[in-house]
Amino acid sequence: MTALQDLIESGVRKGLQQCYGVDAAGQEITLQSTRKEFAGEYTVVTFPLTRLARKKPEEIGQDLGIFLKDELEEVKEFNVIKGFLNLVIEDAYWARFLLQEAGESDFGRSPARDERVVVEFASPNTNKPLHLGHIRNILLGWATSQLLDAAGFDVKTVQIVNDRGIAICKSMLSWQRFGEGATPKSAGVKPDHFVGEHYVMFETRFQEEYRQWQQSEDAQQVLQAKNKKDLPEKEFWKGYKNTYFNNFSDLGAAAKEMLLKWEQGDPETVALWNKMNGWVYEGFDETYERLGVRFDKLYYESQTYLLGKDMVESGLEKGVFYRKEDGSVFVDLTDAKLDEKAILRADGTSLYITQDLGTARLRYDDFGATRMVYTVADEQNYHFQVLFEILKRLGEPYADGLFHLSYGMVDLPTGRMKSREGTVVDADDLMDEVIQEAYQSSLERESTSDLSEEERREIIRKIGMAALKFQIIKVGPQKRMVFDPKESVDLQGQTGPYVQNAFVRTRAVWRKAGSPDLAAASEYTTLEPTERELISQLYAYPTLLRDAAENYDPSLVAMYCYELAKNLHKFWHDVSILNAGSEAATAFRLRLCQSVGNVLESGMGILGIEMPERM
RNA sequence: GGCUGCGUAGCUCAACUGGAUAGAGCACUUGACUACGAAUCAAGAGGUUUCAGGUUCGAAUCCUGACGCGGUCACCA
Repeated sequence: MTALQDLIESGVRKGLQQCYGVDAAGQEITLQSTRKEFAGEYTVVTFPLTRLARKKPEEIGQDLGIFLKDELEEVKEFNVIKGFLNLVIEDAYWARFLLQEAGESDFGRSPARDERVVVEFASPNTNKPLHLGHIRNILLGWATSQLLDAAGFDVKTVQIVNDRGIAICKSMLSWQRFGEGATPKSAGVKPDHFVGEHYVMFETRFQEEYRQWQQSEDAQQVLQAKNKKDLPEKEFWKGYKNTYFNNFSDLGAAAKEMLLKWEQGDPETVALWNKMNGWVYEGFDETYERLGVRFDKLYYESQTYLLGKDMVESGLEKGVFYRKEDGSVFVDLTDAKLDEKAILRADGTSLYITQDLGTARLRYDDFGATRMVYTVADEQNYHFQVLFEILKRLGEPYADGLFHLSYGMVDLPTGRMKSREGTVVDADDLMDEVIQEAYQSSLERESTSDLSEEERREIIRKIGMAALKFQIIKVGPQKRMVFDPKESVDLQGQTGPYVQNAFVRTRAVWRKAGSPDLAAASEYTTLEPTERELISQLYAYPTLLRDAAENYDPSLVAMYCYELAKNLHKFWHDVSILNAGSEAATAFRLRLCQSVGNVLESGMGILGIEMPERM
């Protein structure tokens, strides 16, 4: 709620008292911003007031309009259309706001509030390079962390790396058997891709082995005995793959043995594991840097997968959990419309959820955070409901600050990405492509031809990355989205470069202006419609940020930046700045450009998008 | 099947959480560079908000049902 909205709302209450003698204390005042096609910046909806005032909506609008214009010096004029009272704010109010508050360097950001929040995102497996799905996760998580930072929280970014398990063992085994001592360097391949290639290699070799085995007598016996539904042979084998892996395959046995050795701490295996994970991290770091994200702390599952057992104990003591006869531990969440859930296996070993209980506590111990955000795709909605419910019942001090930043998966036009069908869009490739596209597009322009090759490359990088990031982040998190890698990304219209272009214009006019005298700005008294629009939009920035942070929704910031850029472009088209006709107008409009530019840079910065000075 | 999310222009997405004639971009048609940057602006066309009921001054939004598409229902992660 802004100061203006506060003023209007209490004005309306007072007006209802004065005009009709009714006490509107319990009445909600519906206040919204005025639609473009009508004059005004704020609109009071009078329909809900009819019961209270016992008048027609139009009459209430008239009465309140007259009252507010008289009562509030900020209200310049009003008009009534049906049940809508549109209020026009005084030019002087907007002008003062622009020249004073909007110019502050941290405009829009909330003061620090001494509360710490941990934001988790990325959290990949270490057997394959990052892909399009990770990109959405990373951009969303990062933007949300920046948004919370802008809202005044002390934010720590973390991820938990899944560095153990059968998957990485497959890559290790493949390298050991078929790698011939090659390294990423000797092969000239980005290290995480190198490891990913071995993961694929394992699958290929395994499939070969599986096909050959299918011809054997053993296999034919299995087919006879197990194919009860009389499936076609091909279909049967498809479904039998895991059983084969576990019971017959040499490669499968070797991979499982490797996992066992790793768990036993076999030095040779651990060394290999370290080497290959090291390659992966080297590659990941490069990708994170290109994406412009950083982590304050990395957790590794190899170090946390045994955590949580002490919490199981205390849960048992508190009566939150119960032990079954076979020794397994369960929690009964049926009264919270969830199920009974296993917390500990009968043999005493941990589960995924056990580990998550432990790492939640670990993060609390590490950071003292009272809030934790988990950026994880919506396929795990149920898991997080369960996790949060348990933490609540255990009485953990941060239990009320837990939030699952759930987001929809990224689909291709052909449907879901499937690694088996080779449709996975690689993160590094994708970034290369959009930057290449930005490069092509820049060839058609002369605007940066006087710059050095290096400077131009840097600008093109910013443009390409802006296009990619904006396209993904402008979609609301919970929404499943379709991404077409063939069309890659647009550079025109509702895009990152469109917003960058607006910013560049605000800078260009300042470069051209030299060092103007801005004192005259305060003498500018009558605003153009396009100026009112821009200023009232700037005015809404702080509440927009708070609102977006409260909802953990960076897409609201993206849409806001787009709208602001759009109005800047219109302003640019409608009025002249340097040839405005008066010193006052020129100075005022320069200040306006400056503030709009700053807000665009601030908002896009929250989204992890950099602004070029020229483009 | 149980639970859960979604269904808006040809396509990708909005709609201030129940408010005005459902808005943007892409693609398509047309106009604007001798003007501070045309990655821009302006205009046109494009809709029974999946369908059927209900709630009320007022519904894309809330309720019920149907249809369609996901996700999830392990002592996996």
